[in-house]
Amino acid sequence: MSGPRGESASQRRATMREIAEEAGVSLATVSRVLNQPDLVARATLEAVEAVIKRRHFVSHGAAMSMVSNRSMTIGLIIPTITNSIYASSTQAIQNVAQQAGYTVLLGVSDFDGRSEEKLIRQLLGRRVDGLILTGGGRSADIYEMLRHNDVPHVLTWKLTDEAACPCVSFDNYRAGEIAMQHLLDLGHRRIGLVCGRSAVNDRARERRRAYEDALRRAGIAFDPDLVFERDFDFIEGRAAMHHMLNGTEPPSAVFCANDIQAIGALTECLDAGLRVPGDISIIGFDDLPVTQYMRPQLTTVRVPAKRMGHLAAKKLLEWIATRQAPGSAELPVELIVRGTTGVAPQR
Amino acid sequence: MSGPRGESASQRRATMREIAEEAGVSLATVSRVLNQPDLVARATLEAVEAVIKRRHFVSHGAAMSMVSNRSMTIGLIIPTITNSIYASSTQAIQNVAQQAGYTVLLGVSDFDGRSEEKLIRQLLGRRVDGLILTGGGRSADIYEMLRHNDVPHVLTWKLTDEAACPCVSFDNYRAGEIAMQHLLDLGHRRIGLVCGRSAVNDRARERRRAYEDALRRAGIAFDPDLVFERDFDFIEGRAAMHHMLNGTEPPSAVFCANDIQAIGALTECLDAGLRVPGDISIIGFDDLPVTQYMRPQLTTVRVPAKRMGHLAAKKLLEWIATRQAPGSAELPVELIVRGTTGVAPQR
DNA sequence: GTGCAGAATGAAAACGGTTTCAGTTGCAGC
DNA sequence: GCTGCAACTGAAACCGTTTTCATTCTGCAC
Repeated sequence: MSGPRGESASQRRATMREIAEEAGVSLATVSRVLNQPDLVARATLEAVEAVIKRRHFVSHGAAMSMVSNRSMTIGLIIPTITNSIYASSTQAIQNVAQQAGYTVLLGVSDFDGRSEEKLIRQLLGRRVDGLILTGGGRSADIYEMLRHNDVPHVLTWKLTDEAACPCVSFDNYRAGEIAMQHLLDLGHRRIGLVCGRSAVNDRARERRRAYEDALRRAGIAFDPDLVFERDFDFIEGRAAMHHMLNGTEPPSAVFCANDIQAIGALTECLDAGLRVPGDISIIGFDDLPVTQYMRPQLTTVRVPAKRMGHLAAKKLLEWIATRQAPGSAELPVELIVRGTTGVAPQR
Repeated sequence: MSGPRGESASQRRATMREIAEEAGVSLATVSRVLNQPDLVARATLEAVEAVIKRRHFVSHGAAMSMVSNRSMTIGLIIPTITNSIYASSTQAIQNVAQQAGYTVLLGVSDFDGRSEEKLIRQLLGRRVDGLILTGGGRSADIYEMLRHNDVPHVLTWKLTDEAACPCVSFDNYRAGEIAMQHLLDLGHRRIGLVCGRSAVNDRARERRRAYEDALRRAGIAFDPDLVFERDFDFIEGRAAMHHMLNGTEPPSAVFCANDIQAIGALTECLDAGLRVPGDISIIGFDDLPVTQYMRPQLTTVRVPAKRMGHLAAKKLLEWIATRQAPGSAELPVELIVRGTTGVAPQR
């Protein structure tokens, strides 16, 4: 239908020059109609606009960004969209960007460093005006490349000095501490950990560190049999809990460093006939909406994903506008005590 | 630090011309090094590559796309990311695109037609090589604009003739029928409906139509008191169910046209002390992962979100490559019977 | 020594806009 | 009638690549 048949030229994608000719004006005038209509005489304006409308003209972003040296796009790289916690921050970023006339270029790294680097390179090639990255743990080369290319960039989900760039995040370590403190306060001494793979995910690493330090401070020996690094999956959390329950000395509480795994763990306990929190306590991390759908509802640490995305985008746009890197921001987390944590059972 | 201080020119974002000068070759040679290295003498190649590396040169996508007339980007417009069902299809689209060297430009319309139109215009301006749209129900103008601008586009989540473009979707009406048939087969005669707002969401509209038609065919009178059009929210599903349960004649089954609302409805029933499915049956729609976390697990209609995204992206790339619009594809849905539907109770 | 193929390279013309700078009007004021 | 100014418009340079076409250089066959 719309193939490259010999449709009359006036039917194909129009260029500004064509609009100009058709309206009997110069290129410059068309540009002014688009960008500074006040400078154009009423009659000319209307004539040109009519042609623009008739030809469904849309001006060429690439050409514009060549001359203006701004692409009006920002890049966003996240590890995955399907974990709804990243969806939250992404949506917030998207909103802010859209509001300001920026379009978001989305990259999904799938927790793979190589893939992320490739994406960053690709986005630099698209000449994004700025970049929002998720988490830390990348090589110095990357930051150097960003600096050399003079691309404003903001880190989310991680507070770090590894890059000399603004971070917008909560403190993963502190958040882990809060979760652990809650369990310790309830008298738990044998506590398991389920978290992401610390080798590829530095948020998981920090939360694990908080777990280990909390145990140490409480004078509790670290038991590797109670630690499970798994993918962010319901089924993985469930399997981890299964292992623990069938171990020689099951825990009385488990810290799951994300809600999905926590729900898997919770489900396993319930299906195994355990009372939660009577027999075993579980605390999650993120505060996904789904935590409230469960029975009992999941105790968790609320992460300010939306606020984080919002603020990160704001800071990025500020940097772009002022050409002055803004400072970092630490957002608070909040312990949300619901129904899956309780006093440690008497042995 | 990296502000506009008088850093030596060799420290700032490099252009190809600069690379050429610094390596003592011409612009054309640098371009060849990048794109057709076989045509360049070994020594030259290495010299140029060294400079490229040292200067962290990344070539300017906008300039490239100007001359090649392809941006290597595709646009994707979805109503929301936070509903994980759209996250699924988005992730699949993203994967396919990334694989093929395309970057995804993301637009979120928030179920708002105006906003969507603005986004489409914006994406056309960015000269996306193709566009993936969600659902139907937009004005003919938009399709005309797309045709005029000669931009390949694929529709997802909806089978329709409204646009003369390929659709990749399941049949929302048919899927609604399947859900209703399941309830009718179980002997339910008083059936409620909770769905999205049909005024702004034509998927919701079709599912509602399926509901009404199924009732009609079964000889059951339509009762507007049993129909609730609400936002896609746990709390909305819950509120709707609350209304129904406190109505004069509560239903024995409810068709929720999405899982989130279904889970809200389910929660309300359980909290009200009803047995599910003993006292009331609930069927959802989408088959989100979360449906399996619930107790009882949610009966639902499984939607092929991932496959849909994958196939839509494939078809779009095919269209872009061959300049020949591919055909539509209808994907099957599947009834997933779990624990929230059962035989209608004796009155 | 000459001719010639082939490899390597460079000069310059696009691509589609924005912007600067220089006209060209029309008209008020003298 | 002339000047000056404001309002409007146009010509041309420029942004950073790719690509075509021409040129230079080498080595080899005759």
